[in-house]
Amino acid sequence: MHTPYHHGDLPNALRRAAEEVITEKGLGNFSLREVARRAGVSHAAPCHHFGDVRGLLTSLATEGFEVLCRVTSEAASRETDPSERLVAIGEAYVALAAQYPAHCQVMFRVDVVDQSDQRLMDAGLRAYGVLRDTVADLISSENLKVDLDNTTNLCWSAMQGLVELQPKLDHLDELLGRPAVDTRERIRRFTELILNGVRSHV
Amino acid sequence: MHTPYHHGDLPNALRRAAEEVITEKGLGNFSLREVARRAGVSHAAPCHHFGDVRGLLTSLATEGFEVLCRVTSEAASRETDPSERLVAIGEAYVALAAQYPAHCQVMFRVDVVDQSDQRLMDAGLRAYGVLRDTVADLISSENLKVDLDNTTNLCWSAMQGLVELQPKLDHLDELLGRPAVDTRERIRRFTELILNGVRSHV
DNA sequence: CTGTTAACTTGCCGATGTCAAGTTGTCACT
DNA sequence: AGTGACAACTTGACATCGGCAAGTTAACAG
Repeated sequence: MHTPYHHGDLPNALRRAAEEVITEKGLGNFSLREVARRAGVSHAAPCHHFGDVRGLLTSLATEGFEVLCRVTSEAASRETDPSERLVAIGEAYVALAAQYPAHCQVMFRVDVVDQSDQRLMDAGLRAYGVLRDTVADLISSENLKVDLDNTTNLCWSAMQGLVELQPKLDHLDELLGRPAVDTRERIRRFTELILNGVRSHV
Repeated sequence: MHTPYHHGDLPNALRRAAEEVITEKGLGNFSLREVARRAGVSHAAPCHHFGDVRGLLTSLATEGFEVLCRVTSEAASRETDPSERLVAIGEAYVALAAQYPAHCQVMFRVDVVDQSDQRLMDAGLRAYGVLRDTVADLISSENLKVDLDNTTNLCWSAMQGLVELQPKLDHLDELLGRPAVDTRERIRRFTELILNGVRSHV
């Protein structure tokens, strides 16, 4: 049995600590040394495993895409109707954003992540594939005349934009004196509009 | 005539320098001291005017929303048909993202900007209002049965998501062996899909 | 028991953000 | 014109940061 030094799996412990720090203090106040402190190791230990602060964050982003891939797959497999699957994927996506805020803050941040990392790219592609496959099913099952990639991209962009603008939208509702809208409800309404769009396409 | 110290308007010179640094080195490698260096002032001068690194970036973000408000208004005023106006606003938005990348990197970044800043909030609201007014015109002119705020939010989310995912989408096209798609073209296709959606809503 | 290698630690460097205290222009008022 | 007040900076200091280099310790193979 391996019991190397302090942890059984320091890389993972460092990811957990990083997640904690980002969730608490935000990505702007993120520091490698604080991560090391929380994991109970020296300040240079993270660099040994991840080489770089980018390396650690890239690893966290990769983990995020893997989780995204898993939860969207599971959500999709619970529904049989393709359009319901699309809604389920959207809901799973925003649920992930709520449950793993740290990961989501990192996953699409081109400037803090190593875009040339192979594992990150693979995980991202697999997650994209889940959405794309569902849209493909929807198109073929209803014999729609829309472009697969274009529609997939619109769905993804709308979800991504929603996740990012969420606090701003909530604040707007408040300012405009509108009743608060749940994010799940927002996703459902978005999907409804988009579905109408692709269905009426000629 | 005012000629205080070195510059006629140091706050603005600092914003320009900040824009330059962010565009060149990215927000991750942004540093107040480098901004001061480029503006030819001491390292603490920025803090005097903006109090904080957040203050400077918040000011930049506010400027970004003001420009966004201006260019979308102008773009909208050049078209008479509401649906064409919507497309024009989208195109103006992505054009802004291309022309002022530094501003756009900052405008929606909750973690680096002071969300409680009044001027920032005002500018953001005005920019949102341009889009909302256009959607309202569209709804009333075609007598559509969709919710104004919901539709506005979908448009904004899709645009916002597109701006953020743009590099990833381009990379995906490359990986999947698809021909490259211009971002203006993406916006046009998105708008088309969304328009179909709102028009066929019952 | 010894050698090798991976998993860390310790120490150091230049750079950064921010605070406190000085310094220097500028303008209002007499 | 002279004087005070005030704004616009500068200078200096401090804790902290990321990353590198060199040392130290643990585990395992032979």
